[in-house]
Amino acid sequence: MLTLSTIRATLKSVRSRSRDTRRGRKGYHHGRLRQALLDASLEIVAEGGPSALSLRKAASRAGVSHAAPKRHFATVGDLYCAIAEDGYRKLRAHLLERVAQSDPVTPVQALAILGVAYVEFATSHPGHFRAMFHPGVTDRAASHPLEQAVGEAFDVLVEAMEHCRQAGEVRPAPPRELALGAWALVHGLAVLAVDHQLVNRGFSSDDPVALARESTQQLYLGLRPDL
Amino acid sequence: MLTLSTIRATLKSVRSRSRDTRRGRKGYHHGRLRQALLDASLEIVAEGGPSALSLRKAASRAGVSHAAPKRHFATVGDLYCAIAEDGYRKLRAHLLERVAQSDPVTPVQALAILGVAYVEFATSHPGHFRAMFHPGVTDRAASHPLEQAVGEAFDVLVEAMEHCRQAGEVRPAPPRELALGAWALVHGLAVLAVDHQLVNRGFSSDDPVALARESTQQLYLGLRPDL
DNA sequence: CCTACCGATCGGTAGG
DNA sequence: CCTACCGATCGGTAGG
Repeated sequence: MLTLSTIRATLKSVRSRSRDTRRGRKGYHHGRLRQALLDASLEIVAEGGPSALSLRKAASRAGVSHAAPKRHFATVGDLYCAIAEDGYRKLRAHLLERVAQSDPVTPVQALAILGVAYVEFATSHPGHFRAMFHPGVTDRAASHPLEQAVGEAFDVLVEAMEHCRQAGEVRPAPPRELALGAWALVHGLAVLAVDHQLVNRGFSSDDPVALARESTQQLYLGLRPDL
Repeated sequence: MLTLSTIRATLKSVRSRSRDTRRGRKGYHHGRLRQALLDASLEIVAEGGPSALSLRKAASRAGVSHAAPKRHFATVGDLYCAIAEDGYRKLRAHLLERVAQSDPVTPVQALAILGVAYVEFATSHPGHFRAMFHPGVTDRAASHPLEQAVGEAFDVLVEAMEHCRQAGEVRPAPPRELALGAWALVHGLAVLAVDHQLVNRGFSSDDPVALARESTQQLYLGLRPDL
């Protein structure tokens, strides 16, 4: 269930976990190399796209030799999976935080906030988002820590939908199926925004979040005219 | 407008254009190299993902030296754009064909068929689909022949939506905005299916097309319970 | 459209 | 975690 108390409890643990990842730009090399490599990789992906990432570039930007990453990441795929896992945790935290901030009154309002927050996360963390849905990462998702992070992020949506269902605010259908449709909508919007397809099609993508607001409302109301 | 007559006229021109692309496996090298390179590239992308493509591999699989492609494709990006352009034309043809085959009675039925056909195209032409939405291709979409192909494919959806609007079968809102929501939904579903995210989340992705059918209906009915 | 080069980049390994 | 190697791959170019 997605009640305010569960949200606040979850937020607390998320925040305390991310508190000790603070870092200075230099002075890694002893225990923080893994995080330094992740930060460097994120910059590379955000700048040059997923294909720009290599172990050597990440090592170079982190200020270590190209053989150093081996202990932490055996292949580029491992690096991607680690970025993705981090991304799913940040996504979950972002979703919970937005719901807590907006203090929704009805479950459906919470659902709409989640949808908008999803697109918001994608456009403001393109490096993470691209890694999370990179082919090869998604294939190896059986990797346990990643799979768990994915599931916990998706559960936020499913639980919100279940809450709507119990309150009778959505159609009587399996919450997971309804959640899939909602996920597909915002995910499609997010992908199109990150890939600049919206601006190419002439949509005012100065603010994809506004488009997300309209689309989520559209999903709730349906295409059919009012009776 | 998306009437049966316009669809049939469009189909005719599409079919006659694709008739002269027939080819044997060998015997390129004189005029058909460009198509041979496209075919080879498509296989490579379908097998090993977008990152597996290089000019040298495409040349090798097409049976020519690695310097040969230069005349047709200066960079790998050009190769991707050509695949994408071909993909958009095939997508448009596929959409029109499915509508013509199903012979819908109402405009909304045509709309639903388009949505299902979109997902169907993505899952049955993953190589094309990945190229069409590859970062770098989508950025360079100002390239004229590609941009035109993209626009013509998107127009199929917009025109179908306008038809619904005029028949009073959808809510009174700008057709382009309604079309964006519909596009986002099926595009999200397609991307999730191609990236194997659906099976990872425990959805019966033996048939993503069935999921598309449910989701498009969900978009029409809306999430709200019947009044 | 081919052969024969080139410099750059990458992942991998030995040895410390 | 570093230096110093290695083979493989890639895009690019000269010259025919």
